[in-house]
Amino acid sequence: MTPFDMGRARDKGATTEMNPCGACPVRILTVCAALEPEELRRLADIAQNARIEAGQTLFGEGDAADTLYNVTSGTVKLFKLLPDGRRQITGFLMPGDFLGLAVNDHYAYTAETVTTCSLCRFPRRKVEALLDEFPKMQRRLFSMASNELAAAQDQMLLLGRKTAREKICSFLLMLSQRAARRGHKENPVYVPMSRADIADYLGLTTETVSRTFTQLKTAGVISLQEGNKIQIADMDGMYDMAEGS
Amino acid sequence: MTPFDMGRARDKGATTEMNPCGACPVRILTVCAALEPEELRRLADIAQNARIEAGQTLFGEGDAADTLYNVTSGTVKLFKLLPDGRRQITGFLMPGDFLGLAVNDHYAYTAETVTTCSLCRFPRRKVEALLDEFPKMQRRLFSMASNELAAAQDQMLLLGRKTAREKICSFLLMLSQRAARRGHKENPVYVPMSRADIADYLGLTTETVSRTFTQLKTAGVISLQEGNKIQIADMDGMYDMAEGS
DNA sequence: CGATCCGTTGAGGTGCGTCAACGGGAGTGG
DNA sequence: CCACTCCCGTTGACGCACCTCAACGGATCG
Repeated sequence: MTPFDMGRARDKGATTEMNPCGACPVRILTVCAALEPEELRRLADIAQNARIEAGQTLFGEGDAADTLYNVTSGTVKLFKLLPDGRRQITGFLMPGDFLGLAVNDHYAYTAETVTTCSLCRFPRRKVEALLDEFPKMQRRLFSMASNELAAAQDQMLLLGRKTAREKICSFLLMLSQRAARRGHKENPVYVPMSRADIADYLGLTTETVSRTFTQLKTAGVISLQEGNKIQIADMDGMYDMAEGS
Repeated sequence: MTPFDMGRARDKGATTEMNPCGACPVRILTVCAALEPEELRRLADIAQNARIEAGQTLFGEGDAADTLYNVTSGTVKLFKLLPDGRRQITGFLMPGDFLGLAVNDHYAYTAETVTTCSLCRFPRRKVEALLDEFPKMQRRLFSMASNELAAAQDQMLLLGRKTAREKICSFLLMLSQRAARRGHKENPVYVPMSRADIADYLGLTTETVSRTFTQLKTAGVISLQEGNKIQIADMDGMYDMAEGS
């Protein structure tokens, strides 16, 4: 029995059985936003829900891309590897984000859970059939891909041209903004990922990440709280620091 | 009279006036591929052709995004700036590529011509209207955006984790592959952009780019030919070098 | 024929990587 | 309950890949 079968079984017993997507807390954030009840029902028909432990691989780079995912809780990381093991994390996904876009029917990156996650799983073929039926959904998906492309370009600027300090500040601000968009408070920022993950996301080493946090802490710009939370003392100053001005 | 008016006027005198897009040499590469003659005609109706000199700005970061472009000849660069002038080129666009994707109706980057270019220009509103009518076109656009996203992730791996030498080799191979896809020969590679542009694309300085080219030349891996062409001596070796193995 | 831009090369500096050590927390097993 | 191990984060010492600053030659252009 796979985790997905388990999710399926649990859904059937839930009160939201007839339309689980209608009760989805992150629906407004994602591709499922602005769908009609009828469309939502059709989507729910092909969705399977799963709960995945931290540190599990959803799929690997090069795998046949037959499934799309929607994150409903927890954090997922996407990364690519070089032959000698160097790793670049290309994104952290949070509730409302989707993953599974493919080139030539194969995933271009590996996806692993950072924390325990809840995910909606959609067979690619069935989603594509739905897209043909519901152009609104297609538009929404395209718009989300455009946003991701813009985020990717921001990340290129960060990786290619920012200093370690600017990278760390940009990273914290991104987490803060995304938390706010999901309806959480923007400060303090919850940072669920390890130093190693942060390093591989920002093109640094764990040592440099650690040292930079210490610097910022010493300078009074941030303070670490329990539960992997980071308090940003001066938001405006932080924005300046993220761009070197 | 804008460059675009000029392009419009010239089209009217051309033999392809009734369906210029039908005769487009790069159609097969771009969003216009696989459209029916009728759809192509509708697209041609809203297209304007323009010839732009090298070094011109098409639009700036933050401008209202009311136009989409398709490159039919020449090379365009996209970049973002930090307040102090540091620059990151996020992509080079060549015949068949499109640009103009926006977030919140504003361009997220500046677009400048690297060489003299021919461009097709489409008013965004009219394109969106067409997309609603022709789902095939919408699908095609989405698929192209997905490919760009995958390319962006490759570039993140390059910027975050590769050495200068690996970056240069990866860059040359990318140019080679894209030339091949457009039906040109893959070797030698035509490199139309300046050292400064290459540096800002790879997250390096012009000096490091220059020095690395010299190293590769001395090692016999590449040789510079006239007309901004670079001959790759050993393609397979080049692929290894691009990934550090 | 001066001015400007571009590419190259050299000398020297530095931000971040590498290597190493250490402490604390979590899990494990006796 | 206490060792023991493992993993993670932190800190220090040191090195190096790349940046900075500078000079110079060739090409282009008014």
